[in-house]
Amino acid sequence: MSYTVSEENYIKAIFHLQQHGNMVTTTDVAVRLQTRPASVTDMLKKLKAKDLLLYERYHGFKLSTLGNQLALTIVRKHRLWEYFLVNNLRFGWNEVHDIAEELEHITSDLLIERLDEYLLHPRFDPHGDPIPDVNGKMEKVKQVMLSEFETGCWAKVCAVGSQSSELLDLLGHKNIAIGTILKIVQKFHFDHSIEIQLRDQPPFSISQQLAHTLFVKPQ
Amino acid sequence: MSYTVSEENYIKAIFHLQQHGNMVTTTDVAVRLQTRPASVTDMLKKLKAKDLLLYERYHGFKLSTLGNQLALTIVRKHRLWEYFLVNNLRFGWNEVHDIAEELEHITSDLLIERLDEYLLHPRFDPHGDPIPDVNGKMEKVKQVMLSEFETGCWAKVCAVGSQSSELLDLLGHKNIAIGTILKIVQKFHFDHSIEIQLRDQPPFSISQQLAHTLFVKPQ
DNA sequence: CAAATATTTTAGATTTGTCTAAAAATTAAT
DNA sequence: ATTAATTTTTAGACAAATCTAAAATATTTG
Repeated sequence: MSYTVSEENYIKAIFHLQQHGNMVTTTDVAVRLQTRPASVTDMLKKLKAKDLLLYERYHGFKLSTLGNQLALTIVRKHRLWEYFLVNNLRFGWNEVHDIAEELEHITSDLLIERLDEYLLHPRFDPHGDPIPDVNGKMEKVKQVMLSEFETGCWAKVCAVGSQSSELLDLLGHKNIAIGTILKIVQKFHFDHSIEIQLRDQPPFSISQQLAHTLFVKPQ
Repeated sequence: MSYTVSEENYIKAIFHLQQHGNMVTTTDVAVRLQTRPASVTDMLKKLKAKDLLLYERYHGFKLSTLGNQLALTIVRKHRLWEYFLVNNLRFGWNEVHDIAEELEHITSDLLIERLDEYLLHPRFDPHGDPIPDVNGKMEKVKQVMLSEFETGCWAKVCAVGSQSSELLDLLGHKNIAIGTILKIVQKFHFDHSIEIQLRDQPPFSISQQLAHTLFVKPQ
C-alpha cells in the first residue's frame, strides 16, 4: 500500500499531536496543517477507509496500529534526512526542517535503510529527537540542547551535534566527552554564553554555539 | 517562480526528446510520459502561459530559454542524486533511476549546491551522462560504459563508476587508470567478459562487472 | 488537388484535495 | 434542562491533472 503526500502529512500531524497525551481534535489538526476543519474531516474519512485511523464522526479519532506504524516510518525518514543534512551537508540544525519535510516523502524503503547505514545508524537527530529504528522502536527520553536545559540541575552529555574535528578539538580542550556530567550555573543573555560546572571542578564558560551542539539528558 | 512536479516532468520529457534533433510532437510526449495526447495539449497550454514553452496550436512547440534553463536544473538534480546513490549509498547504476526521479523534485537550491560540493563536483553520472553545472553548462560528449563500446575502436578511460578501494586495487593490478587508451578485441556472450588490449601490450580479459564501471570516450 | 488518414485540439467528465457557508451534533452555561 | 456557544460535519464549488469521445486541423496519397 502506498500513500499520498497529503495523507502522510495528516498522519504525521496526528501522530505528533497524540504525543502530547491530550485528545486530538479536528481543529487541532486544522491549525497544525494550516487548513480548515472541513478539509480535515474530509481527509479523516479517507484515512479511515484506508484503515490508518479509528474514527467515529463527532466522537473523535486516533491512529490505528497501521497508522502509528506509518507515522513512525515517516518520522524515521524525516529525522534521518535531518541528520544527513546537518552532519554531511553542513546545514545548521535550524535550517533543515523544511527540506526534510520534502525528503520524508520519497518512497524507497531501500533508500532509507541505505541512508541509515551510511550515517552509521544515528539514534538522535540534530534537534535531539530520537530516530525510530526500522521496526519503529525509539528511545523515550528526548535529548535537549544544553542551551535549553534548566539552570541548576545535573545533566549527562549523551550526544554531540557534529563529528567535525574542530568540535572534537574544542571538547577535548574543555575536557567534555559523551558521558560527562555537568550542570548549568548561569545563563548570560548578552551573548547567550553559559557558565557550566563539571563535578568537583571550578565553573567555566562556553559559547552559545557550543551549547547548541551538546545534547544532554536529565541526570 | 516554482513549478509542480507534473510541470517539471513535462519540461524534462520535452528536453530529452529535443536532444534527438528531430521535431517533438504531442504524441511523442504522450508516449514518453505514459499519458494521452489530450492531456499533453492541456499541459502545453499551461507551460506556454508560464513562458516555459513556445507553442502555436497545431504547429508544434519547443522549450523557451526559460524552459531550457529549468530542464537543465532538473537534469542536474537527477544526475547528482544518481551519483550520490551509487557512490555513497552503494546502489547499482541500474537501480537508481526511479529514486532519482523522485529526488529531482525536491525544491531547495541550497540543498543541491551543498550536495554537489559534498560529492566534489562530479562531471558525469553513473550512466556516463554529463552533469550540468550551476549555470546549466555541461560536456557534450556522453561517456559510455566500456561494456557498451564498439569492438575494434580505440577508447580513452575517462571515469570510473566508484571510488572503492576494491576497484582501485583491481585497476592498479591491471594497469588501468584514468587516461588509459585501450580497445575492445572481443566480447564473449557466455559470461559477458570482454577481451581488451592496451597500446603495444598483449590482450587480456576483464569481467562484465569491471566493464560496467569503466567509462570511456571515443579516442 | 481533393479524398483518406493521421494528429492535435476541444468539450465535457472524473479524482484529489481543498475551500466557504450552512446544517448537525456536542459541550457549556444559565 | 433548556438555551447559547462551540465544534464538527455536510453540501456544493473550485483548481489541477487527468481521461474519453468527438471535432478541427494537418498531412499523405491516389
